Formats: sequence, C-alpha cells, structure tokens
Amino acid sequence: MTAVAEQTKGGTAVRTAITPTRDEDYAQWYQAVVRDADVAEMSHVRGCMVIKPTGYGIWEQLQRTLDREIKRAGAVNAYFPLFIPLSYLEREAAHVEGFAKEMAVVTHHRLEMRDGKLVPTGELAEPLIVRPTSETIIGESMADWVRSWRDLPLLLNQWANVVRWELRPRVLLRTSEFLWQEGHTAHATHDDAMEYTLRILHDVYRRVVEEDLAVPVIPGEKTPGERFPGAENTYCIEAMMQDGRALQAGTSHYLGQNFAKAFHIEYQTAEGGQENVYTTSWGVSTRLLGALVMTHADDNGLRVPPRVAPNQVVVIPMLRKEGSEEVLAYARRVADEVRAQTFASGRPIEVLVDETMYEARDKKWKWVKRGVPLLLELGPKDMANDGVSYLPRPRGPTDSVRVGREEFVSTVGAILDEMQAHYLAEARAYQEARTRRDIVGFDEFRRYFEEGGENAGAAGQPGFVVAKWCGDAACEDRARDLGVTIRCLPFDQSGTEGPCVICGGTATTDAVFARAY
RNA sequence: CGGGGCGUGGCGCAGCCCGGUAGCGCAUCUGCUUUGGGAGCAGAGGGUCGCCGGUUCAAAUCCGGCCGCCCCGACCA
Repeated sequence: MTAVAEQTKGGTAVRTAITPTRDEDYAQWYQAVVRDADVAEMSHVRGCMVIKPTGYGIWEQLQRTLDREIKRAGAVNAYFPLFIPLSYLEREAAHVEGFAKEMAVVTHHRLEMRDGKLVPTGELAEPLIVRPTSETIIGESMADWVRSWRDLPLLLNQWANVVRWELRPRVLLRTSEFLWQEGHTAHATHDDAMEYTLRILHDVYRRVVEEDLAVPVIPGEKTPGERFPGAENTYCIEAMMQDGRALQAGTSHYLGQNFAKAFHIEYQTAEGGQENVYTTSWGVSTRLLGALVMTHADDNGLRVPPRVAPNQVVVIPMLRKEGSEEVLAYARRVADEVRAQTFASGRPIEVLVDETMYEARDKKWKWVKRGVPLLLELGPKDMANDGVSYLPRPRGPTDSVRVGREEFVSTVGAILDEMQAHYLAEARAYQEARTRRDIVGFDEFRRYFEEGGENAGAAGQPGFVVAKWCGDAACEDRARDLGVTIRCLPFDQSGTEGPCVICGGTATTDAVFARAY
C-alpha cells in the first residue's frame, strides 16, 4: 500500500479530511475528493460536469505544457466547427460503426411558443451531429488544403469540447461533454505518418503525463478489438489508479489511408502522380484530471504535483485581533521573496496569500484538500524568529517544518523539484508493486482477478498482469468475461516465447491485462 | 437498454409501515470566549418533503402515473 498515506500519528487514529477513505469505498472516495477539493462536480445537465476553479487551474497548467510540446512537435493550432453534417460521418464505415451509438444530433434550428411551451421547429434538411471527434470535418478541410507534396506534412491541432452521449457518466472520467485537444495530421508516406503518431505518444503525451502530472504510464499498442474506429493502429499510454484499475491516459492513432480515401485527401507527387495522404489523430482530455485524483489523492484530499499546481505555495497568515497588520505584512513579504524564486528549471513560483476572513485552521484544511504543494503558515512566532513553518503536502497534515526565512526562500525551488520527483517515484513504485509478471495459467489468472492476488491492496483489488497473449481474439474475449481487458501490448517486449496465459498456446507477445475505467 | 436501490434545506440522513401540517448532524450567519493544527457556548436563517393526479376534514406518509439519480452489466477519452 505504498500510495496509502499514514492515517495514524503516534499510534492514535486521526480524522481524515475525506470520507469515506480509499479503503472504505474507493468509488465514493473519488467522488468526495473531486467535490471537496473543488475540482469538478456533475451539473444538473445529464452527464455533463462543471469544472471548478481548482480543476480548471490544473487543466490550464496541463494545456500550457501540452500546447508548447505539441508546437515543438511541429503542429499548429486551428479551430473547426462544432457541428458536423451527418453525411460526413457516414463516409468512413468503421468510424460510423464506432460512434453512431453515442451521438448528439441537431435536427432543428428554431423554437416556437405553442400552448405556453417552446417546441423545436424549422427542421434541418440534413441533421448535424455535435462533434464526438473531428476526423471527418477536418478531413473535409484537408482535402481542400492539400494539393501538392510540398503541402505535406500538414500538422494541425485543435483545443475543443466534444460530446459523446455516454450511458454511464463518471465525473472527469466519462462525461457526455469533455474538453480535450485533438491533433490531426496528413503525411505523404506511411513511414512519416507512423513516425509522427509515435512521436506524439512518446515525446508529448508520455513526457507531459509523467514529468508534469507525475503519473507513470505504460506505452503500447491497442489490440485490434480495442482500436479507435477507423484506425489502422491505435497506440496509448495506460496508467494504474490506486485501486489497481487501468486508465487510458492518452491515445495516438495511425489512420493509414482510411480517412484520406473517404474524404479524397489527395496530393500530386513530385513525379506528377495523384496519391492519397496518410493521416494520424491523437488526443488527451480532461480525463487526465481524473487520473491525477486517482493516482495522487489521499484520504486528506487532492495532492497536486508542483508542475501542474495553479499555485505552488499558499500562505496562511495566522491572524489575531492584535498584531495582525504585522503578521500580514510579514506574510506578504515572504510571498514576494518566494515569487522571486524559480523551480522546474526556471519557472517562477506562483504564490497565493490567503487573506480571506475564515479562521486559519479552516483555511489550512481547505488548501490541504486542494492539494497545494507547500502550505506556509506564518504567525507571530515565525515573525519573531525570522522563520517560516511550512507543510509539504506529501507529509501528514500536522507534520509542518520550521526553518529560517532565508533558508526557506533559497531552497523552496529545490523542495518543489524534489516533491515533483517524489510523486512520480511513489506512483511508479505502487504500479510496479501491483504488477504481476509471473502468472502462467488461466486458472491462476482467473483467481488473481476474481479474488485479488497477494499484491492486491487492502480492498483486495488486483492490479496489472503482464503475460503472454497468443493474439487470438477469442482469448481476449475470455478475459473480457472476467471484466479484464488487454490494456496494451507494451512497446517494452521481453522477446521471449511462452504459453498464452489464456489458452496455453504458443505466444511471443507480452500483453498488459487489467480491469479498466 | 437489462438487474438492484433511492429521490426530504448546500452535503449526509431520520420520519413514511401505524396519515395531523418537518427534524437531526455537518455547513452557513450573528455575538461572546478562543486560536500554530479542522474550537466552545448562546442565538439565527434556510425546505410548498422529485413532478402530476387521486383518496381524505387533513398526505413527506396511502393509491396511480411520470421524471430524475445512484450502483452492477453492455458501449466508451
């Protein structure tokens, strides 16, 4: 239980800020953290969420880093319509098959008052769908934009909302509307498109998710059964949540010429011939906020890695009736000194002084729950000693540290960097501890997932199983009957041969099996 | 869409079987005392009990219909 924080101090149980705890009820705990940390909440609109300031602030940090890395990979931002003509969707057969069942459809363009009620009128000649993803409408534009081999590669990215009519919403993980970025590129050759597909996965998604969110992932390829509708190959990064279940944290698809043919995206080669382009698409969404909660939050609430925290430091002045002016002045001064420092190789440290009129103890717990990396409590004692008291979020909520002011200011950047590394290492160790690589037969496989293995957590939940798979879809289905799916065929392959963990047949491919969100 | 459960102040719940016109904890507000680790006391505000209809002198409570939500499945970033 590496990632489970100590709940006792000096042998006596202490109250946790979040109820129920992870061990008591993981699903309820998740919802409570999301709510109490001010990350998000389900709205009154079915299946849709409100992303609250703390959650949105983290999303903005992610956006900033992702946007920078995407641009470094050569893509540029653009924006395409929310509405997509139904006929566009129909053009790629597999794509329709995959998305048709979860579509929001616009059929009218006007409302009229009848018997005191507004009713839709003005039926559209052709219904519009609200984009679930934009391959089709961007493909339509690409067909216009691409003429010559000199136009390639065409590397586009869009920040947008998308709608998928989910039957079973779960805040941040699966909602009817969510925010994401979707990249869409067109290339002259298979090799170039494939290389770019993998470049995004490794250099952008894997890096940002691990280095900024501090969520360790397993990159790999999806099985044919788990592919994106219309893709030739789907690649992904898979993360492990604290209940041992997997969460797909990002995907990158090699679409071959499927969309190019459906949308007539053609170009003239240097030799004068006409060729279809090869396209890719890739995306990460606000689901990453859910991954952050499920990876790093503890029984006292959210824990935010410094690089994605809206504020790395929050200062709480210990205000009383007398002497408050001096304390406040001291707090502001220390805040300014910290702001002049940097972390993460040159990023300025963002500091918020919480001067609201709530009592200090209430403010402290509010920020603990929101997961602020460093909580600075400054009162008369600190002022008298020219020192500070700080609470690093990974520590227990009562284990604050006292040091001199100058020392703190000169080391705060290093403390944040160390915390960032700590979060990743901790989550990686947890993932490793709950990954079994020694399960051989189906009986053992089934027992592990049905009863939980020896490495299962307190709730008896299993984690990942890395084992051989023969490649047969029937074996995949047999695992699925246990609620287990192949999350990916990791790029990191052992290269050995052995029996398929499901059927016992000869197999050379390593697969990651898990229950998933 | 199948199988279970539930809708009562912001949140969590009791009351419903045995109809009589709404209560508890947390949160909120005010005052006083507190204050370095989610304080104590006193007082206050806030709900047409999911919606519609029926029975009745009287419905949160009984009856009928509808809507919504949650959990477990199938589908999924």
